[in-house]
Amino acid sequence: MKPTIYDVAKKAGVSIATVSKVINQTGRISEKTIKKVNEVMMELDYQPSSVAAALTGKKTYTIGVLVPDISNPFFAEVARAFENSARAAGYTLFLCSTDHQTAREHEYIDLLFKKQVDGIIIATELNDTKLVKKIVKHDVPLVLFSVDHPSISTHVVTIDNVRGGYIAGAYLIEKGHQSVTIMTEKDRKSSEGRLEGFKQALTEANISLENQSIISCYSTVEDSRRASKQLLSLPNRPTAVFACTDLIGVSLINEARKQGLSIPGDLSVIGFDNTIYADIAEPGLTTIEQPISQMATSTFEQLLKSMKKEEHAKQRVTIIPELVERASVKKL
Amino acid sequence: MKPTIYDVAKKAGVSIATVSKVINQTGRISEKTIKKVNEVMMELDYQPSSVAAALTGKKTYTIGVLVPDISNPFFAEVARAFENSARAAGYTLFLCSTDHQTAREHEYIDLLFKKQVDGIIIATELNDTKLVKKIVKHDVPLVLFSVDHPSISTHVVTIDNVRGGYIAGAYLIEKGHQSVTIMTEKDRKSSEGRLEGFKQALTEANISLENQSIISCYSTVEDSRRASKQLLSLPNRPTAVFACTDLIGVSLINEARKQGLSIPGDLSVIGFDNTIYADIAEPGLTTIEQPISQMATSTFEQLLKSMKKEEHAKQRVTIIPELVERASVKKL
DNA sequence: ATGAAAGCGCTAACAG
DNA sequence: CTGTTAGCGCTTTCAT
Repeated sequence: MKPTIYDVAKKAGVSIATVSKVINQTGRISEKTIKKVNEVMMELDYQPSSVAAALTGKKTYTIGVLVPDISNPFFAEVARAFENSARAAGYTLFLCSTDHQTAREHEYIDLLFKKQVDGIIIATELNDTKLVKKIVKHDVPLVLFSVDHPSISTHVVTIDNVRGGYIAGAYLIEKGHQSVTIMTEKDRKSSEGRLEGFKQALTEANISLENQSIISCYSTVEDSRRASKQLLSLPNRPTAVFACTDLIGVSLINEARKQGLSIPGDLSVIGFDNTIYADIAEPGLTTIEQPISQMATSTFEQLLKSMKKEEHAKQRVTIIPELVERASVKKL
Repeated sequence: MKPTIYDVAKKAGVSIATVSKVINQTGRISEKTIKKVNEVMMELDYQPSSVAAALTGKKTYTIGVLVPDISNPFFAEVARAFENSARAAGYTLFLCSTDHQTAREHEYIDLLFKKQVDGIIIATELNDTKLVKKIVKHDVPLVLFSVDHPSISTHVVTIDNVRGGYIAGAYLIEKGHQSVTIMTEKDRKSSEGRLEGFKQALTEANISLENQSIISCYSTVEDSRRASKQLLSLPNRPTAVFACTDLIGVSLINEARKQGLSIPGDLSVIGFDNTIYADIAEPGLTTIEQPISQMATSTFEQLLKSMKKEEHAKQRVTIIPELVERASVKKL
């Protein structure tokens, strides 16, 4: 059997309380016993059970994270950023992929409650506001990451999608493009914001965006390929396209080249996210960066604060995305 | 406060033992009380604490997974596959990115012990065999995923890297290539196997592989780009290259194109892994597939078995990788 | 069919 | 400075 605190206490000739104190460095104990106890713990290769510690009313030092799909490179990077913050603060993460399925979301949240997580981060767009209400009701600290929902009042860390879309639009215009369009990500609120900002930029420059030319797709290899073909077969092909995710942008570049177009010679493309896709694309994809690690750090800080029960006002942190220039947009 | 089993018992007018029994569906209780108790649990929105349950000697239903880096798309896919199996079996995962750092590995393993995980999956090449010994000593069920180490006797699920390398080599030869080389992944045992198999295939066809032409790099965007340039500047550029990871393969394709070469017209490339990189490459990257989800399923099954203490012999499952043809290799 | 009671391994007063 | 003791929320005999 694994050694317990009793085994250590007995072998060290002290009480379990003393052992507990040296483990947690609480109370005052003589250097001598500290040393003795530590020695015994080494000998026994003793690891205090955090399960038992958690039961005693303390925390589990565990955080639940909901993402749509951890195998999506964007969320894989997000998860990694959270993991870094968590490790630094002594927490471990339960990563949960929901595939945007409401049932799965509820299933996982219930599971996280059972596992007594100290806090929850939701990094997936919610179809169902009930989820948040449920969490709030259970009084588990919660922060939303990159998710916006007007009806919700919790801590939120997002990027300004409208601003991001605007930056993309303004950039294309600045480069002299007059005939532009956008490929949006289907069913995503974030995409709506990007579209809105993009439109704003065009309007300011007196450029119109015909609704028929707006192409919508899921951010998957297959569907963005399909959509790219669709876009390329448009009667008046634009000179520049804003793709609402890097994956869509890369697909478009690939399809265009397959059809003999040169990028950015014949078609300029700007993406969104600045994931590894943008980096490995050829030519490199100019894109709007979501500063993932900065956002994750900020999210975790918020969570840490709420977990400390410092009743601070609900904060809504909005980060301004930035343009990352590579080589996929040409100056006309 | 969160309701406990006592709250439920009191409100339902029964003992906690009875409540426990209806929760776990153990023992025999009348339909009537079952119904009553369930109703109360609903009303109270009661979630049994798995922390407390775990303390009672039961399991935590938690598995620790060590990977080098969850933000690496290959391991993100692996993690997702594990998550699927885990969810189906009622387990949650602690995902741990070690960045191949021995200290981090030990740190995480100790943490997992403290958290009382029911089992551990190691999906990262070990520098330090002590780690495995430590886990075995603590008597925590363990399965190695895609990691081979002769000095270790635990359950292992891997692919046959030698075979994979051989398939890649044989394929290039079959396509008529005589002048070929390989880009290996630095510091990885898996890559050594692939190289070995590749060499075998060449030898059988009486083709020699000059050691100078073997290029080695880390599987990162930057380093594989650097290595690709190096390869392309080789005095006698080969007609075909076997890249030991898809990322390296994609980088090579990109660099080659940048230098005005056409793929596969001027240079054929075959990769390894069949990750999303291969799919989004243009032209699509022909590659050797690691059937991730199949491997993950098998790994999890092994783990489940060892956790059940069914003292079954240590198994070593080796999966044969398969060729996935796309468009990056030309027939000469 | 149901309940009383003894822990699981640890923390946190409270005594000494 | 160190030890005693009472739980934390749940499972599990063992009675009833």
